Amino acid sequence: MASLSETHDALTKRLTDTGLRATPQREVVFKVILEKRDHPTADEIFARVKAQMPTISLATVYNCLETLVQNGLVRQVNFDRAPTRYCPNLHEHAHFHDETTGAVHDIDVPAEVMVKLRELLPHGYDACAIELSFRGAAGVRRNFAQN
Amino acid sequence: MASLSETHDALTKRLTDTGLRATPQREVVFKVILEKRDHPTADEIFARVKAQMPTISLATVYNCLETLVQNGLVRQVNFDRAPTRYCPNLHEHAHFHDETTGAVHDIDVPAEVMVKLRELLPHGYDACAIELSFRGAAGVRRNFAQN
DNA sequence: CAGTTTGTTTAGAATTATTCTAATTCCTTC
DNA sequence: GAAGGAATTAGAATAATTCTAAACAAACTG
Repeated sequence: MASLSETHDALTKRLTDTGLRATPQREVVFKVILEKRDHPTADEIFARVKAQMPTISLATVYNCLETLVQNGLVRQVNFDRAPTRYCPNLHEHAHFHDETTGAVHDIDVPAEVMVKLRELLPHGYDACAIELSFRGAAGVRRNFAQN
Repeated sequence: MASLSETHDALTKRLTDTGLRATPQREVVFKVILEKRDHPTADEIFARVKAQMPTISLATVYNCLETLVQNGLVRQVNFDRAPTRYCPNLHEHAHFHDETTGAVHDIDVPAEVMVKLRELLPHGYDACAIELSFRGAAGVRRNFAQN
């Protein structure tokens, strides 16, 4: 996995390329999302960021998240009407929402499956985004590491 | 397609089976969703229902929608943070959200594709629901009937 | 049937995630 | 170091939805 300083550079580059600034607020919001990849909500991100930067405001967190999303540095994930969650995994993937624990897990989707899905669309339909999500229970307890 | 009176009977049966009542409000909300299958929001349903039953309240529309959903008579569809939409198509299917017109189209998903999707889940993950949605533009204008 | 219970509707208040507003602060560049 | 644009901030505003408590309606019960 890319180191934090690498991703930090990526942030700076991606932002300055679009004429935006790599502010401390944007950096810390990004860092927090990379650090604990548990698909936090804006509120949770706010709480974590506040620990390092007590003066930041919730509005700023929302602003930062918006710029990060617009610049393709994090991804937004929505489940039903629940608060939006944020995900640093930029590879094509689906999400599994564990209803019993509330946890969200990334699910790998092979490119060929994505192609298959795209083929479901009638002629003339052009999808710029495909969202696939599962809801259920990750019931079985295993002995080896969990994600 | 099932006639309206058939589906009306289905509504009555499904509700009374769970000890609920087939009230005029529930009936008209259900009818409105079946009549124009354009994935309306609660607000839109409220407006349409009001034309036939001017005294109904928005809260009741929400209540009715909740019971209809809980009893498997209509399906809820969410796109990002947009208002929830309601869909009378109970077959397994995906949705295409046309960003230019705001329209929502049903997309057929063959059973074998659903099986493939379910196979993406690691052992121990049990999905009770799979949501697949496309976002984009249905750009090509065609001469024949559109859905 | 009269009375009670249970389920349903209703209007309006409350909630909650998010966005907006307007003022202030911060960089960057002349 | 002043000007101008970008970003942050606190708090107000918004919008979809849910909650609350009262009124209503239908269904049981004796």
